[in-house]
Amino acid sequence: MKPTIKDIAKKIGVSVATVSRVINNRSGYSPETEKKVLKAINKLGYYPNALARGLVGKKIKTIGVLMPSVSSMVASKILSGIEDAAHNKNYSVIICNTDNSGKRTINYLRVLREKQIDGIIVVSEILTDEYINVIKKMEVQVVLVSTIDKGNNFTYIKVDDIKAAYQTTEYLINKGHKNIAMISGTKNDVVAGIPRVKGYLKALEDYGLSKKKENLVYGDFSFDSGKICMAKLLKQSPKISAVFAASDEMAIGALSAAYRHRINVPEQLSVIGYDNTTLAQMTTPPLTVLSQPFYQMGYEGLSMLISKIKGESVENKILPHIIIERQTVKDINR
Amino acid sequence: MKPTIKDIAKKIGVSVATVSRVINNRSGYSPETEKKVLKAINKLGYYPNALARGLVGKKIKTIGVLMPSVSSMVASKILSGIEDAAHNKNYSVIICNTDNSGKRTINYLRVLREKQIDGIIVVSEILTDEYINVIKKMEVQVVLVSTIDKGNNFTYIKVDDIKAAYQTTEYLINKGHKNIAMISGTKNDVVAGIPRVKGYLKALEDYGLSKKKENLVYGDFSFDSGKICMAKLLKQSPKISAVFAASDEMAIGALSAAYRHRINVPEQLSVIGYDNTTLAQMTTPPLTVLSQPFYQMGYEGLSMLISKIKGESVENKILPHIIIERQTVKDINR
DNA sequence: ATGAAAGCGCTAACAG
DNA sequence: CTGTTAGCGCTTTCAT
Repeated sequence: MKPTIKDIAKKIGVSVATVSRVINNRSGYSPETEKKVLKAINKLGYYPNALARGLVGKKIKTIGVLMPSVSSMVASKILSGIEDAAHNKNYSVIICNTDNSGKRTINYLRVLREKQIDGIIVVSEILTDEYINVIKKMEVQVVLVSTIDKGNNFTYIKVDDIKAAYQTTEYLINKGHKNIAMISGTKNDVVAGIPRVKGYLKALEDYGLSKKKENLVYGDFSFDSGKICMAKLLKQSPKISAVFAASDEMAIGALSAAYRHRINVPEQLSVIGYDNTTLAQMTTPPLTVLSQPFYQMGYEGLSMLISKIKGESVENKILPHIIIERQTVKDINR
Repeated sequence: MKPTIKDIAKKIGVSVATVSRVINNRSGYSPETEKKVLKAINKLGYYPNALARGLVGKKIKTIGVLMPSVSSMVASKILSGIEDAAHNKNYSVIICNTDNSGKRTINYLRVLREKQIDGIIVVSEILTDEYINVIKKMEVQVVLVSTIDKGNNFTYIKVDDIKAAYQTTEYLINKGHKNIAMISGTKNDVVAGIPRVKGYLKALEDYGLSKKKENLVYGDFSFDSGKICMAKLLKQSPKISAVFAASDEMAIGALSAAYRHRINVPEQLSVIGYDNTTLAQMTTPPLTVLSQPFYQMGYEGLSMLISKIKGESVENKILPHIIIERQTVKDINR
C-alpha cells in the first residue's frame, strides 16, 4: 500500500505532526529529526496525498479551463500558454471542451465545483447570463481570455479588436487600396464578430472611403465559409482589390477560392488574415496577417488568475497586436 | 459558507448517513425522507465535495494526459477525442504538456500521483526507461495513444505505421509512379520515423523498384523541414515523379518548395501527406493523404483506460487507416 | 522541539 | 428505514 504520513511517523518514532512539519518546511524540529524524516520518506517512497491536503482547507492547486474547442488552432495556442504558465506555478489544469453546448458547460461547471478547483479560465466563449450566474455562485476566481462579458463583471485579457481591425484596414488603405472588402465572422458574435466589422467600417469612414454594402459578407470563421464568402464577393463585387478576413482560416479559404477562379494573389487581389495561427505561414504565398499574441494571452491570463487566487487585485489587460507582413498584400501605390 | 452534508442533515433532522444514502442512490430510506433531503439540498445549494469522496477511497474520476505539445494539430485532435470520451464517462482530464522535457515529464508524473488520479494516457511520446519505471511505480492504469513502448508493457492504441506507409507507397506505385522519394520524419524516431521508412522501402522492394539512397531524406515532421527536404530532393534527385512525406506539415512544406521552384503539383510532381490534419484540406491544391483516425484514437484510448480502471482486461488495438484522395497525386498511367 | 487531538466532508460498517 | 461511529490522510492549534 501507499505509505502515509503515519507510516513514516511510526517507522522513526515521531508524531505525525512532526512529519507534517518537515514536509511543509514549517519550523519546529531539530536538524536530526529532519534528517531522519527525510530518509524515511525516501526509503518508503512516500508522497503526500493532495486530496487530503485539499480537504483540510489548503488549495488543491488546480484550475479549470473552459473553451469551445480544444482542437482549434487558436484555442490550442492559448491553451499552450495557459499550460506553460500553470506548470511554472505548480498548478494543474483540467480542460473542458464545451463544444458551444450550454448543457455541457453547466455540467462542467458543476464538476469543477465539486472538485474544488481554485479558479477557472474561460477562453473565447460567448458568456450567456446563465453561465455568468452559475459562475458567480461558485465563488471561484475567474479570468476571461480572448473574450469579455457584458457587465464586465470578470477580469479579462484580450486584444482590442476594434482597434486591431481598424489598423488592419488602415494597413490596406496605406498600401493604396480603396475598394476593400471584408469577410466577417459570425454576424452577431459580440466578441470576434461585431467589433471587427466596426473597426473596418470606422477606418473606411475616417479615410473617406465609401462603405459599400456588397463589400461586407459574413462567414463563421471557418475555412469553408471563407471559400464561400470569397466566391460571393467575387461575384457581387468584382472590383475589389483587397479583402480583409476576420480569421486566418477564412483568409485561407479566400485564397483557395481565388485560386480556383484563377485570380492571382497578391497580383490581382490582396488578402489579409486575422489571428496568425500556424497556418498563416504555410500557405502559398504566405499569408499577411494581423497577429494576436495567443500564447501570451494564455500565459498572462493564467498568471492573472493565480494573482486573484492569492487575493491580489488584478486589472483587466489589453494586449498589443501587430501586423505581420508576408506575401499576400500588394502595395499598389507604386 | 459552502453547505456540507452535515448542514443539510441538521436542517431536516436526519443523520448524515441518511443524507449520504440519498445522494448516492443507495437503498434504505423512505420516499418522504428522500423528498425532504432533496429539497434541502436544493434549498441550501449543496453539492458534494469530490476531494472528501476521493479521500474515503472512491475514485476521484480524473485522469492525466501527457503529450509533447498540446498545440500541435495531431495532438490536439487526439486530445479532443480523449476529452469527449472523458466527458461522456464523467471523468475530468488534466493536461500535461511535456514539451519533450524529461524533467518536466517526471515532475508531472509526481503531481498526478499526488492528486490521486485514476489513470494516465500517454500520447505520441517516446517512452524512455526512466518514464516507464516511474509510471510502473505509480500503480495507475496506463494507455498509450499513438505510441508504443519497447517491452509492450503498456496497453496501446495506434495505427500500423509500417503497413500504412507501405500502402501509401503502393498507392503511388499504382498511380504509375516509379521514381518515388520519401521525406521521412526524425531519423531515429522508433514510433513515427523508422516504421514509416520501413514500409516505404518494403513496398519499393515488393514492386521491384530500385531503392535509391538519394530518394530518401530526413526531416523532423515540421513544415520548415519539409521545405528544406523538398529543395534537397529537387537538387539531388530531380527525376522523381512523386514524394511521400511522413507528415502533413512536411508535405505542405514540400508543396511550398515546389511552388517556389515553379514546379506544378500534381502535373509535374505528385505529393502525398500523412496524418490528415485539418491543414490537408486547406492547401491549394488540397492534399492527398494517408489519414490517421486521431479523434477516434483519443476517444477509444480513453475508453480503454476506463475499462482498465474498472479492472477489466483490455487488448491492444490497431486502428484502420485510409487514403484520402484529393488533388496532389497524378495518375500517370493514362 | 515535539506530541495529542480535533476536524476537513464524506462513506461505510454496524447497530438498532 | 435510520442513526452512530470510525476512519480516509493531512494540517493545525494547544499543550508540554
